[in-house]
Amino acid sequence: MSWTDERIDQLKAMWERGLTASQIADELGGVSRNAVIGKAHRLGLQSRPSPVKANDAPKKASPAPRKLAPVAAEPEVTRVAAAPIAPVSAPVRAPAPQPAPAAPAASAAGEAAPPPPPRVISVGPGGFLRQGPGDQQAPIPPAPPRRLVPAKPSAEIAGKTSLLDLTERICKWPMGHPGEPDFHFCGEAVNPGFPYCVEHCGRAYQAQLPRGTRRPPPPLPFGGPRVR
DNA sequence: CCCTGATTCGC
DNA sequence: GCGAATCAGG
Repeated sequence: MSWTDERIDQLKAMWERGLTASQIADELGGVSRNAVIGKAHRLGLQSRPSPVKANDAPKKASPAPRKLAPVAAEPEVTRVAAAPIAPVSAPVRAPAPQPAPAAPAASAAGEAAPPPPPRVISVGPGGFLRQGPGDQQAPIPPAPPRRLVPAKPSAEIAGKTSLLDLTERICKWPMGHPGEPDFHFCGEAVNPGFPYCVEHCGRAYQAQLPRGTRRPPPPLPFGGPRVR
């Protein structure tokens, strides 16, 4: 898979909402956890408390030099821990509607990242993000179009039986998988009294044999023991 | 062991 | 730019 704009947007959204790289990789599909992390870093999405990088101590030399040219000891820019500037020491912030201060502060004094509150996020089938009660992402409704035009069915679905086409007398056997562009229903005439056509009734309903009855063995491929 | 993110570096 | 390999911590 490749990083399309859409997939990048999904990555950003999930990453910023605190999903783990593994979860994001699973939801996006076709990419590994490492790919997600790598992409996130390339996109500049950093921060996020990592289990391994909790400390701020500049312990160099030990961390995995692996074939790396020794970095010329550049003049250490002595950064004061906190910004020396403090004309106004009182950071009076506007009352943001943040429900609960989950983590005090993983962000060290260095990075100027807006504290992304780590939230418990679950991902529903299809990849949508379930929102908590206080999670209002402020969905700005787009400006309404001048007139609403009925969406035209995609080419893949043209002529297929869609969900809206289902009645009590057409077969509701699903064809394909939900979410796929060509997902539709069988649409054949129904077997009276059943939700499916005759063929799919055969798939949906298996004869219930009495207990103890031996099911006839499945046909063996060529080379099986001879049965007389 | 499992998990996590960070980092490096060959492609 | 991409991501596997690797590191390092929980």
